[in-house]
Amino acid sequence: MQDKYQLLRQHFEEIVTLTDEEWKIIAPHFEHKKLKKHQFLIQTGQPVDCEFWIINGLIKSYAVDEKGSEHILQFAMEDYWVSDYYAFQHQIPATIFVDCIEDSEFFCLSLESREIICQKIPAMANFFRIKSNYGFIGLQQRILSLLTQTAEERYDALLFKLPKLVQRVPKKLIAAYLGVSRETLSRFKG
Amino acid sequence: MQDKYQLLRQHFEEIVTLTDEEWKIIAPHFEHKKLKKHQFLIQTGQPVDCEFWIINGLIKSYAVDEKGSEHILQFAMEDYWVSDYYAFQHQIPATIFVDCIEDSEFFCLSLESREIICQKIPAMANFFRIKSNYGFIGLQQRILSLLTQTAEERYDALLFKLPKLVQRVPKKLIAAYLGVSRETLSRFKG
DNA sequence: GTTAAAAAGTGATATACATCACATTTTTTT
DNA sequence: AAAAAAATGTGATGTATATCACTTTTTAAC
Repeated sequence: MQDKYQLLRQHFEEIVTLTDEEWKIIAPHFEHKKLKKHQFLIQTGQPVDCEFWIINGLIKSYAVDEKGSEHILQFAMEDYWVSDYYAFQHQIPATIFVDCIEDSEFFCLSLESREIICQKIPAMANFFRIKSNYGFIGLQQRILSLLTQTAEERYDALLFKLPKLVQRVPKKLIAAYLGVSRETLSRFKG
Repeated sequence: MQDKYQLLRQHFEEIVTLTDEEWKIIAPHFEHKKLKKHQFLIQTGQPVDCEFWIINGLIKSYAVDEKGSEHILQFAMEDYWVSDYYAFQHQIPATIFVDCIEDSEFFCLSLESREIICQKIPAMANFFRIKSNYGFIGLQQRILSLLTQTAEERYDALLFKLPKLVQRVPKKLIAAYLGVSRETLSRFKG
């Protein structure tokens, strides 16, 4: 178990440096948890107590429309952060679902804990700032791909960027991420 | 002119508190500039020296595809931040354009300056962290709208959220932001 | 104030993609 | 290993939206 916390520290130290003193303050704010395939981290209408850092497994966040169709906001795998950030930040009930595509292990961090850590340890404010920046940039790229590319071009780009993910999950989930029907996606390529 | 810097300080102090000492360190990193309608802040292929905080006016960031069509990533008005963040963060040539829809006034901040400020003044690391978080959340909402809504629903939502913006800019730019042709957008509503 | 340019509206037609229905294959459960 | 469930493939058909071509209206430039 201690090794899992080691992984978390390493994740921070890829971007900032932490003293052992600082780590002693940080670590207790993180709670280690496991869930099995199909279990939920977040359900709509429920409070969003945490954001999550994935140790292993595969998780998806998604909205469900009136017709019951899923629209995937994010696939979160090893080393990714995930939550319903809108609800988490505003401390309101969730509007999206987050659940496990595979058995998964992760750390939980509450909003209160995050803010305490950022106030006490400037390096951590910088860590979250830089991470958030990269997240922002990633989402801008995705918006551009939705605006400028056809569904098939987006599929090709994803195949190129994350070939293993495309193998790892049912194609209907890939379709729900790309914004195309599973039938149409099934007709792409040779 | 000094009042413009006052506006900037107020913008920071909406989120964090700063001492006069700290402000003396921060302010000199910001350069005040003005540009007229149609002038560029960023052009593809050019280095991206700065991110920009808009004092007044109206600016757009956009990609141009092979066919020459514009796809708008962001409208930036008073109190907004804008740049080619992908290029800015990685310090590579711009892949999008940023130009003025109206005469505009803004402050410029280099990547180096931003990092210095964040290292020296923890409150500023927190400011940029929190801002970046909100930006991230906004982009997630936009991705969901692109995945779940029809073009007309997106138009209605924008009319509801930013009615003044829809009045203020040519509809073809609204279309380029929503991911719909100007002809189709022109056929919406009664 | 006149001229030029840009924006906006609209019909006709084309197309990317969705939806429906059902067969086939693969994976999971017991 | 058998049965059930989920995923995938594919034809037929429908639809939202794009594109093209042109006119009218509004805004900007001289």
